[in-house]
Amino acid sequence: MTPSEERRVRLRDVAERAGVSVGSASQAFGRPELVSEQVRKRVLDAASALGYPGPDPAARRLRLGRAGAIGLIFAERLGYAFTDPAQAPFLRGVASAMEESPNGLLLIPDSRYREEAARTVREAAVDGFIVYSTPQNDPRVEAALARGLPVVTVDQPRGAETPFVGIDDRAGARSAAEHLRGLGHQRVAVLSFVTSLDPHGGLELDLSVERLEGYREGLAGAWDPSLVRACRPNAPEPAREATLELLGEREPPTAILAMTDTLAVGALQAAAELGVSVPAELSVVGFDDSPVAAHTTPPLTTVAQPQEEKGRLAAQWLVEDVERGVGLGAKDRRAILPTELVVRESTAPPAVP
Amino acid sequence: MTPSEERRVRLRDVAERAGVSVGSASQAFGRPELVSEQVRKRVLDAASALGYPGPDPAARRLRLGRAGAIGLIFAERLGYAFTDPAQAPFLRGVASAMEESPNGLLLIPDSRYREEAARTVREAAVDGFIVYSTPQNDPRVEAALARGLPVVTVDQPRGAETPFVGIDDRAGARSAAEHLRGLGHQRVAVLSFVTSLDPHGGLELDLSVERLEGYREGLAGAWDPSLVRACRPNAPEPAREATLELLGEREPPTAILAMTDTLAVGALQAAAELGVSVPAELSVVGFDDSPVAAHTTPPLTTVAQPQEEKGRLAAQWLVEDVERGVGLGAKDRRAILPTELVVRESTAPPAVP
DNA sequence: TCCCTTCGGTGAACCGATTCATTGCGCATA
DNA sequence: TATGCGCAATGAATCGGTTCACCGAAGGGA
Repeated sequence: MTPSEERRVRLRDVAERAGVSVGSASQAFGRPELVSEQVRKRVLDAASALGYPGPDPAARRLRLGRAGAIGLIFAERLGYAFTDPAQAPFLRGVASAMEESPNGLLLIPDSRYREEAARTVREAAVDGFIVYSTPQNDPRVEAALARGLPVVTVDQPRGAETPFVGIDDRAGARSAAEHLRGLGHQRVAVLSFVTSLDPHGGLELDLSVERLEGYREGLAGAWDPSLVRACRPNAPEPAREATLELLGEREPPTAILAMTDTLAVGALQAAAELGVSVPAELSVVGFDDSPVAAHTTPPLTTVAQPQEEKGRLAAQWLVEDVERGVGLGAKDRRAILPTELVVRESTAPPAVP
Repeated sequence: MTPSEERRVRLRDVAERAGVSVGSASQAFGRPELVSEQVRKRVLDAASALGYPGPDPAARRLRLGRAGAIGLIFAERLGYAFTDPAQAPFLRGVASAMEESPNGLLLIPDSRYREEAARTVREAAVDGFIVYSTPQNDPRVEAALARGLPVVTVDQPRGAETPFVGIDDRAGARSAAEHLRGLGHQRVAVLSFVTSLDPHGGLELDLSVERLEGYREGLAGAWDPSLVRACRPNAPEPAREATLELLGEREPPTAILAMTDTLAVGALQAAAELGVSVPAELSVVGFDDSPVAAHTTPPLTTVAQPQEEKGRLAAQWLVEDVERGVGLGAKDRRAILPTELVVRESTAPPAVP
């Protein structure tokens, strides 16, 4: 049935068989109102007789100058994006905004090799990029910027080079720390990605520095740099190990501020293993209010951020910029979305000794 | 700095400024070993002087005949894919396989309008499609098949038109039903997408028919068609409502077979609301072993299927077919991956009255 | 009868690269 | 000095469409 042996069928072949010019054949597909009913039918018949799959997208895209897709650059390896439950809502937001437009969403895989990863970005057939929570100096980000296409950045300000969507990480973190202080905690450990507040520590995410700073401000007098632990990657296991260590010390902390819910989950695991009761003996606060936070044991007190809204807004802005043909995007757009402390059952006043 | 006013810079302009032919300029980027060191430098300098963003992907793709991406067609609206926790592992599998190849992953949004959705598929710049758990007669699937590109189907056999990756839904469902029978349950309700076993009921997923059939086989004498409820869409809420209704009847079921974990979650919610204790008064079995299954209250007995492996395999096969230039894919490839009943704490023998 | 529209179709230019057969040059060998 | 060889650079052909200025024929009005 399908002539799979034949060479690929071109519009030209269809036109020839229908006895019309390529121009008319093209119209028959793209702007039916411009050709007579008769010609249209002849072309369509010829097409189906030849098994013509319709205009080649690559060619039409070249001519039209639009790729019909936007690229999404992630912080992490692509597989990881679907592992961290906190990322799903963001993706959902992006996806739902995309459904309004005729564009596709191209997920750009990372690679072990920096140069390889940048090449993928350079060669991606897209009209713009969303850069999501990606560290400074990431070669993919540089490659994306170099393309001169509209870009919207999420969660990582990098100056004002591009439109930006994010939250006030510092204020969010501060509210978490103040909550613990308010409960009376004096020895509070911090699970972070970094231990230093040096803003130029290299490939860091600003948000980790910002959150750390927020914790420091919120803890004020209770801030103790020696209780800060770096956990990498952002997964339960490193947090579990760090917490085991913290709880094994002579004078263990009475509370833990985890920079993400994922880290908080690790902390809860460690506490459970050691038979340390949460929140009676140890309070734990996360960040993100990811879907798991409500279902941990006990349910997690955490800082909620509007992930889905971030995704939706970023996609919406980007699509607008693409349609308007803006190079690199209207630079003055910035959105700082609100965070909210969600108090569940993982926090309580410290045990009186 | 960046000459944003200027017209788009073409390779031709770079060549001109460097005083070489376009051919050489192209080589300078694509195959540096073919030009002299000198020419290469001149070209690269000219490029950066002009702010040339590198070869236009659309053009190079046209010439090369490869789009550099594969398309993923989902059962549901795109946003939904990131809502159902059972889909994340599948995506993770696909994504991790993609990291091995230099291809991108194009998520193709669905649309409210059938014709619109099919158009997106027809115009997508991809080298092949993965069709994931999509009903019969879906216009997007037909459009994908019509493109004549390699396709790998997941979870929905549709004859042997394409390579296929799936599980034995019927056997998995049967094992769940037999588990309940083994515990002694006689009145077992079923939460399904469909209530009829008619295989040609229209836009149905084969898997729902298969699972339903598996339940019937496994329940044998305990099968009662009047206890089958259709829940749509696949979300907790419809299942919750159906369960409230079932539990309100004069002789309520002692167990529920839910066709997905997502439906099972709704059933658990309903039971909790009514103060019906699980598993003492009601047993619940899910399907998928999605990430939430281990964290429900109580943890859910369910049928585990290798979602991640399915994703990885589908992507791997597709990429192979694309590289080999196979039309529609090597038709003889089929993988039926194993399922496994995971018994947790949501099932127990029925209460003796 | 003649001119002016209108309608539909034509075909060449163009989108922006890659490729490859051909050409030209310089150097070494006879 | 003539011959041969190899390396680089050239430029035209090509990928597969879309668009638009132009043209011929048919129909209407004076």
